[in-house]
Amino acid sequence: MASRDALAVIQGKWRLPIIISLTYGPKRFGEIKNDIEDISPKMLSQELKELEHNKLITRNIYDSMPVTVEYALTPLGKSLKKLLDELLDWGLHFRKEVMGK
Amino acid sequence: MASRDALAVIQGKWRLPIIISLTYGPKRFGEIKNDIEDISPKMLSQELKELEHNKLITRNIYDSMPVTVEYALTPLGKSLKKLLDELLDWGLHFRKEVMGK
DNA sequence: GTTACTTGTTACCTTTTGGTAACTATAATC
DNA sequence: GATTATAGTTACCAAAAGGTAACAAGTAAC
Repeated sequence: MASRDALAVIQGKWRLPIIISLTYGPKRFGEIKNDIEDISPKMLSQELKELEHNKLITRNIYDSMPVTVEYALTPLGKSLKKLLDELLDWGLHFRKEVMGK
Repeated sequence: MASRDALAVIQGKWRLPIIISLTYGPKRFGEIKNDIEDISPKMLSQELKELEHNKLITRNIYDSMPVTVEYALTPLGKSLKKLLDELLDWGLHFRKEVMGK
């Protein structure tokens, strides 16, 4: 079932926050880390690797001093937008119905 | 973030299969179990409880012999359809791009 | 009274996921 | 030579998720 594949790609505690953070444009490791409070460098590194492996993001190293690394969404990553919108939409609906807003 | 709430509701190994199974109409415990190969009664029972708790499904006991229990999607459960379609859509796209069809 | 059918439950274990804290490498700056 | 800034890594632990196998309750049919 393809929907399970899709779910597998975005599930986990940090993947949505990372992807959403990158929808506003490319960001460096430290910027993502500041953007998402509470994420540890270990988890960020690990999840970025996995997202790169699934071709949702790219990783670019710049030879500045000190070295900076920039992460950006690929077209495939950007193609998640509709799904994320739908997820947000239904999430709001769910909150209203079940959690009482 | 509401999208994370939405994700939390449908994530896990068995929830999508259960919900999808019920989109074709109400089903009994044993029917769902037959529908989804490999699910153990423990997991099915546990996930059905959770889905009921989140008001995605209802549980109805019939006093037939032996007792039968019917599960059905609520309107809230049915409202997941667009999201599930989007998930399937993107899943197919992902498969084509990353897994080589 | 044993078997069968339905809907589960229980105890126990393994695997996966996530968290914490300390550490590494490189190079510029003080 | 200590400090700062970048981007991570490593070892160890805790919690959550999932799996397995056996059992239970109620009643009808044999």
